[in-house]
Amino acid sequence: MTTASPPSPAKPSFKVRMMQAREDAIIASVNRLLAEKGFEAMTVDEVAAEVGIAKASLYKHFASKEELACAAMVAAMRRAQDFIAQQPPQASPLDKLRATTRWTMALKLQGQMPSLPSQNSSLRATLMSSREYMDGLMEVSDVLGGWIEEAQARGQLNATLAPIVVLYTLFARACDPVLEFLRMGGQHSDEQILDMVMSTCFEGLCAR
Amino acid sequence: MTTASPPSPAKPSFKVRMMQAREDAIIASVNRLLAEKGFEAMTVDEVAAEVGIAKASLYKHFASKEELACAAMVAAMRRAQDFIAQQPPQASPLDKLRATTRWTMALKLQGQMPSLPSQNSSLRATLMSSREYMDGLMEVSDVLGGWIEEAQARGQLNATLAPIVVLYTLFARACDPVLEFLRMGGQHSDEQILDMVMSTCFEGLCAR
DNA sequence: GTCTATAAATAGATAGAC
DNA sequence: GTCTATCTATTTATAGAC
Repeated sequence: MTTASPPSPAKPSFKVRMMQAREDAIIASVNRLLAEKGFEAMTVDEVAAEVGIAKASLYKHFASKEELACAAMVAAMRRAQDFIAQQPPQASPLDKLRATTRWTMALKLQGQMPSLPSQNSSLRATLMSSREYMDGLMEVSDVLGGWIEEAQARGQLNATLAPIVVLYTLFARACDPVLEFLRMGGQHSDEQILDMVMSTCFEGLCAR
Repeated sequence: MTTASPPSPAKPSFKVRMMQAREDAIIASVNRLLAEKGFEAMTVDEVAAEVGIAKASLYKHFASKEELACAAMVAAMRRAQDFIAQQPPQASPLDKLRATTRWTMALKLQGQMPSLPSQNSSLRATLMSSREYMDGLMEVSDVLGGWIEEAQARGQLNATLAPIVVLYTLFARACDPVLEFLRMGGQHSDEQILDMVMSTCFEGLCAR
């Protein structure tokens, strides 16, 4: 790495910033397509067309379709980490869990939540071998897991449930088909839909 | 339809029964593959290989990959209708809803619940234009919807929830990723998993 | 209806000029 | 890095003999 450029925290060159911006545009498109139709149904041609560049150019940025999707998943994970980190420390753990869950569902409703690959998708292996993705997933799990145990200790969450079950249940809200079903019905606003699904998730279906 | 065969409720000929048995085998394979990897990732070659017949023979039974998958979905819907019809009339509506929900989740855990296609899959259009599928879906919705309203009237289900939200929430249990996540963990038996997810679904995550 | 062989279309990925 | 053009493999679907 011996170049003529100035030492470490240097302003990125115009060229580098252009490339970064293009990669961001690519990832945004991939993110949207992943949310709309899933990894298998998404084609690299579509991505290239939507971004407005040649397919061969895409492959200069990402080595494969799996890497492409993985980059989008990593970016999504980072957004989740950012949101979680911004939660006010004085808020109750349950409030933080509720806010995070609602945020993921809002993303899903807006068609911006990339859907997880099914069991034996080729993407699964790539994700699991991605340091960035797995690290992000683990940090998110750790933080949410901590909030869950705290909320159980305070009697806010059902303490008879294994924390892992609560964690998975909240994760699953990010791909809950109920959201799109209700939106297709056209009877409710997005906010109403979020309120209703939040209620079924935390309060349950049975009367209280 | 003027043939030499005896009038209406006649015993199907050997040939007809053979063909029916083969179609059943095909549908069973499709059902399994649909559950395992979804419509997009499933290939017709796989189906033919698993059934043990030539691909061309498959196309004598079903006109397209979509028709193939649709037939499996219709069969699955029929099984659901059968299960629902067998519920004891004296049981409470909530018990019938719980039994049906648990049954669908057990199927999912066993890898026998074909996963719904994503929004703009080519399968979606075929399903929506299938009289048999839509009729089945409507009947199931009507019966469950009736149970839901009854359970709300009796104070067993939260009456402030729109019945359609409850219905969709129960439907969504058939493709709940929490089931496979927990199974992958290997910490719980299938029965325990069903108990836990049933609890989060009906009782919610918050303490009672 | 079942098979082998093949068509026709599409997808992921790459070559090579600029 | 971006492009056009192309390769290779896969996939849906069909032809035609039996």
